[in-house]
Amino acid sequence: MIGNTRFLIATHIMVGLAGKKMYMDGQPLNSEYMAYSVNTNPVVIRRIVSELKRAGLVDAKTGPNGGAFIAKDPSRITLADIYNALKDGGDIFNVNECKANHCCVIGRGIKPAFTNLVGEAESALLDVLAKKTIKEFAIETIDKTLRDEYKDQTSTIEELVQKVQQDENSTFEHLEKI
Amino acid sequence: MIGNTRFLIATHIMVGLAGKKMYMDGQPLNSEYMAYSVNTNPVVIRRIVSELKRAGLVDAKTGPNGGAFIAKDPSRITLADIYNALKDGGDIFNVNECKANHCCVIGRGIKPAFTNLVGEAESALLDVLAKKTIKEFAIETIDKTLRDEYKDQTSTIEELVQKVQQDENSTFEHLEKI
DNA sequence: CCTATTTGTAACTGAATCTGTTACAGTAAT
DNA sequence: ATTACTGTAACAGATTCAGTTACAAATAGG
Repeated sequence: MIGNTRFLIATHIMVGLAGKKMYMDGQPLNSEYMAYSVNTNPVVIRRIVSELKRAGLVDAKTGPNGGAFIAKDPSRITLADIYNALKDGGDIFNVNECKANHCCVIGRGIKPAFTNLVGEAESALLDVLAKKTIKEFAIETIDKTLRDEYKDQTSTIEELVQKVQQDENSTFEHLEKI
Repeated sequence: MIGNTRFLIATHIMVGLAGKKMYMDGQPLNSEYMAYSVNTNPVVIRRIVSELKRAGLVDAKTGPNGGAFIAKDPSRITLADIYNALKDGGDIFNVNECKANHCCVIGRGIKPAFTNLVGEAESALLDVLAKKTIKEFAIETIDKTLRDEYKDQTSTIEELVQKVQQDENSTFEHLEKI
């Protein structure tokens, strides 16, 4: 992993779908809309959605008003689930391509020792990710941003979401929906 | 990071230099020799050594019998030091190239929230790496391998290193040194 | 049943990254 | 002086990544 932006995009998608369920109508979001938000091509979104789907985190409908929607309660999905859903999720450090020379003691010993270390490191990483649900993360992303922008700590988040939808509507006109 | 094998190679190099100091004469190892053990090109080694040097972990001498040697006590260098010494050490997940659309609430909120998360994840990772010194890691790599290979739990490690050097000598002949 | 909309996936492209390599100036030991 | 190294620039090939086009399959709604 790393270097690529797939985990970031997958998380972005999941925040969108979780937010849609938590604060709005829970209807599907199509790939064109999500691509607009992520600022990329719809196919990039569909590729990642397809992996999230395989992991059972989202579901999707074809046809008019189709799109992706979250398949579980947002409080029951953690960022570790998202990380693991991605094909290249494993292996923080590349130990697979270790081709150390077995004619040398260190060459023989380095791969098992390093593999062990990478295992510890990865499990520490997953512990962090597993502690954060996509519900919490969506709140950090959406709720916090809206309250900061509107300097409003008292309205319900549903009210603020409605407000921002109106404000943003013009920018989404070409998509003919919010 | 990730995808590349630089951290693995840097660790391999450091195990070699630590082992040379801990179990042998502490004399410099040249890049040709290390390249043989890592099974790559000497320039690849020199590039990484140069980064380790900048971080103060190793030092190097030019000229005959030159090469790199460890600059501190192996018990005072952790794997986190090695990780941080590498230019591309930071950023487990790519959040720099986040180009989410600011016309959308999530697009505005995702980057700070994700940056925060990456910070937590990275610090958990560094905690794991900081707990392991290169001395411990060299023992796991060299000591363990030799005792397994010779099924010998009683000799000193220096004795086993001498033994394996004799056994390996033939394979290093073309390098004219072990 | 027909049409419009949307997913899912294959195939291709250009850009970027990674690794290996050659080359050579600079430095130090003998 | 000569020989043996480092340090670094420059380049090439392989691989990966992101974006794009294209199209079959599925489905909603008239």
